Amino acid sequence: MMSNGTNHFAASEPDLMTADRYNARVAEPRWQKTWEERAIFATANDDPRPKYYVLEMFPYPSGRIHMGHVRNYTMGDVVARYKRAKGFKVLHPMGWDAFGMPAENAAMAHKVHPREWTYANIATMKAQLKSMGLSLDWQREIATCDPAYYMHQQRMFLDFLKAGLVERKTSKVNWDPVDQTVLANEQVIDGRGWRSGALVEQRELTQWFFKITRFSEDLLAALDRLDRWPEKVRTMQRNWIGRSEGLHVRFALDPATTPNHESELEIFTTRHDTLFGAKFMGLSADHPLARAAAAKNPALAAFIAECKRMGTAQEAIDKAEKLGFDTGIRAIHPFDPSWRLPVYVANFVLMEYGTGAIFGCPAHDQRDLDFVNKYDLGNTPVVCPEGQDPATFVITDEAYVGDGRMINSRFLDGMTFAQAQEEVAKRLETEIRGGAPVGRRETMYRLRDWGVSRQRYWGCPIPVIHCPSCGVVPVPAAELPVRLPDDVDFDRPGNPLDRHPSWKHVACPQCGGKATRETDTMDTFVDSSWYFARFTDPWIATSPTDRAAVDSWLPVDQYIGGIEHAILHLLYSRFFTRAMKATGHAGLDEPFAGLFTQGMVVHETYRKADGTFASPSEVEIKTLIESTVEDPTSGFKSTSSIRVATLTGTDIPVEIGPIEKMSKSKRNTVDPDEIMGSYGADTARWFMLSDSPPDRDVIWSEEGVQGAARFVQRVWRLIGEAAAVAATGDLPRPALFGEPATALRKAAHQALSRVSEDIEKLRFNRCVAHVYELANTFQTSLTAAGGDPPADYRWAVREAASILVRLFHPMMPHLAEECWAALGAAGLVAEAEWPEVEADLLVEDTVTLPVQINGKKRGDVTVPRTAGKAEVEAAVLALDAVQRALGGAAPKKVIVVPHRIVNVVA
RNA sequence: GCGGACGUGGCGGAACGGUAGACGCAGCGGACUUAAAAUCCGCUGGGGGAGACCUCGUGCGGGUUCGAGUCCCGCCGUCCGCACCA
Repeated sequence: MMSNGTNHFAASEPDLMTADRYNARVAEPRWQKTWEERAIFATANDDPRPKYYVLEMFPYPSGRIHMGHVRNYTMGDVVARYKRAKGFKVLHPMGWDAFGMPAENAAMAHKVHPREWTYANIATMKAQLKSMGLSLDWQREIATCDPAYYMHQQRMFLDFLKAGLVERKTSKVNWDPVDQTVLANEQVIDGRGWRSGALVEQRELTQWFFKITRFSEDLLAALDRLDRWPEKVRTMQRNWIGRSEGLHVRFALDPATTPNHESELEIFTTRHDTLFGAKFMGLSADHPLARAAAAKNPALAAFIAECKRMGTAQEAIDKAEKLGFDTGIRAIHPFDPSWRLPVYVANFVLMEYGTGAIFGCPAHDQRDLDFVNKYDLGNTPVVCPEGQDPATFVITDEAYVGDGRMINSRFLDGMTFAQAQEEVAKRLETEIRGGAPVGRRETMYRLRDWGVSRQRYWGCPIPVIHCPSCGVVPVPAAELPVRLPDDVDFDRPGNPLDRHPSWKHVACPQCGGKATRETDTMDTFVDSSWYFARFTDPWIATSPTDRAAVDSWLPVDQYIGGIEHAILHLLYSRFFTRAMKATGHAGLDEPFAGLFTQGMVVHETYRKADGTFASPSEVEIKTLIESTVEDPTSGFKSTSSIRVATLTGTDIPVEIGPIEKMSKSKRNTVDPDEIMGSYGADTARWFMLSDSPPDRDVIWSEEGVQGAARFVQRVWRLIGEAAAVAATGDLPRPALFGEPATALRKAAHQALSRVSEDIEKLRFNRCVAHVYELANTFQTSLTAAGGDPPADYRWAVREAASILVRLFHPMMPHLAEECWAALGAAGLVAEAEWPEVEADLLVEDTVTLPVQINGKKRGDVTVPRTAGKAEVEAAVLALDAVQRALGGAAPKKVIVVPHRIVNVVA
C-alpha cells in the first residue's frame, strides 16, 4: 500500500492501527482533557513549596504557530514538567505579544480590523498550543492588546514620567515622502519605502524616550552577576552598552573661516593618543556648525540633504561609501597653533554619539582611512607595532588598530598607547582656554535612550494630553486606560489615531481648555518588558503587580527564547524591571536569573525548473543508487547513493537546495498542525529535542520525524512487554539481585542520573540519547530473560519501566501517561515524583583504563577500582603492547590519571 | 562596516585537556513474508592486512603539553544581530 500522491505521512492511517500500535491521535486529546479537567497545571500563589518560574518568550499572534514555537515551547515544557516532578510549585504561563505592525498591515491588505485579526489568530494559535500538550497554566493567559493589560502599562508610563525616567526629545525617523508616513527599518529596502518605492528621508520628530542611559553603568556591571546567562549574550550586551573612557577636546577654530565667527569645536575621542596623526575634522550632518555653514553654502546644503537620504539604520550608514564635504572651516591643532585641519561634514559621523564631531586619524581607524583615501588627505602612522621598523612602517589600505609605540608624535614618541593617552589627557586638562580646560575626561556609553514613540494605531496609547497653556499633562489615573478607538480606517497612510475625527480632542485635565491627546503609541517592546511580572498575578485590577506575588515569583528561573532577542528585548526588560523597582512596582533589578537561547528550525529548500520554490509537502524524496562497484576478487559490493526530489506523484524533478531558516518566501516551512495531526505531538516534541544541541539550529527532516515516530511505537511495545513480565502488586524488594536484574538496574539508574543532569543543563539532545540507550538495553535484557524470569528480575523490570516512563515523560507526556496506565501505576505520571538515583548502582568494582604509548592508544587494563598508582603501573607494564614498544628498556615516564587513562612515554 | 557565534563520518551530532565518532538518521547484508510495509539481528570514517593489528583522520597553517576536537596565535568559510520586525 504505497502512498497515494499527497500522502507523505503514510505511517498514521487510522486503519493501519492495531491493538499493539500506539494511537497518538486518540490518546493525546484524551490525556489533554484529563489534565485540563483535573487542572493539574494551574498554579496557586499560596502553595508553600519552593517556587520555580519557567517562561518561554511569548509569541506574536501572527496567524499560526510555526516550528520555531514548537521547539521553544517544548523545551520550556520539559523544564516545567521536570521541576514539577522534583517537587517545585512551577509557574509556567502563556500569553500574547499582541500589538504590532502585522495587524495593521493585514488591516490595510484585507480590510480586517487589527483587533479582529489579532484575536482570531490568538484563538487559532491557542488551539494549536493546546494540541502540543504543554503543561501551561492557561488561567493566567494575558494579551498585551487587552485594555486590562495596557492600562497598567500606561500607569507605569506615568509613574516613570513622574520619577524622571521618561523625557521628550527629538530623534530621527525614516520618512516616506509619498506615503507621508514613518517607516520601520525593515520597511526600508535599498533606501526606498517598501510600498511607495519613494526615496526615504531622515526626518526629525519630537518623541518620547525612556531614560535607559540612566542605568548604563548598572546594566553593564550587573551582567557579571548573571552567571546563568550565556556568555555570548552578556558579551553582546556589554558591547551594545559600549562603555568607553574618552576625552572631550575643544579645538579652536580659525575665526576667519567660520560662518558666524564660531570660535571652537568640541569633539569626543577615545584615541587621543593619535592626535598627532590627525588629518581632518568630521562633523555630523546634523551638527549645528554644519547647519550654520550650510546656510551660506548651497552646495554643502545639498550634500547634507543627500546624507539625510540614508535612512536611520546603523548598518546602512556603516556600509555606505564614506562621503564628505569640505566646509572651508579650519580647526587649529591643540598642540600646534600653526597646524590647520580641514573641517568636513562626513556621512559616517553620528550626532547621537559623543558631540557629533570627531577628529580623523586615518592611520589607526578604518573609516577615517577610507575617507582620506577618497579625498586624498594623506595619513601619518603614529602607533608602530612592536617589532616593526618605524622608518618603514606605512599604512595604505588597512588601518592599524593594535597596540604599539608612539612615533611621529613629538613629545609622545616612544610611549606606549596607554602612556600617550594619559599624557595627552593630562596636558589638555590643565590647559585653560576661555576659562575652561581644553580637555575633559569622560566615560561615555554607546547605549542610547530608548525611543518608545510609534506613529501607529495598534499599540498602547501614550497617556498624556498636550495643552496649549499647560503643556504636557498626564492623563489622570482615574481615567485610565486611554483606550484605542475602534472606528478607524486604514485606507490612507499615516496614523489613524491622528486623523480620527474626535478621539484626540479632549479637555485639559488641568485647566479644562481645549487640548489634544498624544497620538503616538508605545513601541511593542514596552509590552514585552514586563509581561513576566504581570503573570505572577494577572488578575489584580488596581495595580500593575501585586507586590507579594511579583517579589516571590521573580526572578524567572529559566527564560527560554531566540537568540535574536539577545540585546533589545532582554536589555529593555532589565531596564524596565529597574524602573519598576524605582516606582514601587517590583522589588528587584534583574528579571531573568537563567537564560537560554535556542537555535532556529531550518529545512532544505526545493527549487523547480522555473526557479520558483516548492514546499516540502509538494515534494517526494527518493534515495537512488548512483553506482555499484563490485570488487572482482572478494565479490564485495559497495554502493554510493544520491537523494533526488520530484514533485509528488510525478516525474518532474526538483532541485534540492541549501538548508535555510524556515520562511514563507523560500516555501520551506512545515506546518506543525500537519505534523501533529499525522504523527502526534509527542513525535514532534521528541524530534525537536533529539539530535541537535538546543542552542544550535535544528534541521527538520522527514526522515528524522519518521525515526522519532518509530521510537514512539518501539517504546509502546517495550512497555507492553515489560508490563507482561513486571512484578505487580506489592511484591517486596528482593534482598539480593541476580546478574540480569543488576545489569538492568544499573542501566536504569545510570540513565536516570544522566537524564537528570542533562535536563538541569538543558542538554535535551543528550537526554534523548540516554533514553534511547536505556530503551535499547532494556529490550535486549527482556529478550534475553525469556518468558518466565525469577522474581528479582521481575522486580527490576517494574523498576526500570517505571524509571524509563518518568524519564521521557517531560519530553513525550502523552505517551508517558499511556505507558504509566499500562504499567498499572497509580495516578498520573504528570503528577508523579522524579525517581531517586541509587548511587551504589553507578559505581563499578573495577575500572578499565585505556593505555596509551606516547599518546596513542595501544590497549586496556582492567584494575580494581581501589588500585593505587603502583598497582596500575605494574599492570600496564605487563601488557604485551607495552613490552613490545619498550623493547626491554625502562619507560621514561608513566602518567596515571586515576580512573581515566594511563600514558607510557617510551 | 561594527559586534557575536559556529566549523568533527554520507547527514544531525557525542567526547571534565585523557580511548575521536555515544545516540539518532541514511545506507548495506540477513531473518520473517507469496510480496511489500512494519519488526528483529548484524555491518557501516579513509587506506592497508587473511588476521590479531597497522596507518591517516575533528576547516587550513603554526604553537603549548606526556597527551589537543578541546588551550594559545594567525588565516579561511558559514550563520546571526545592529536600536521603528517581533
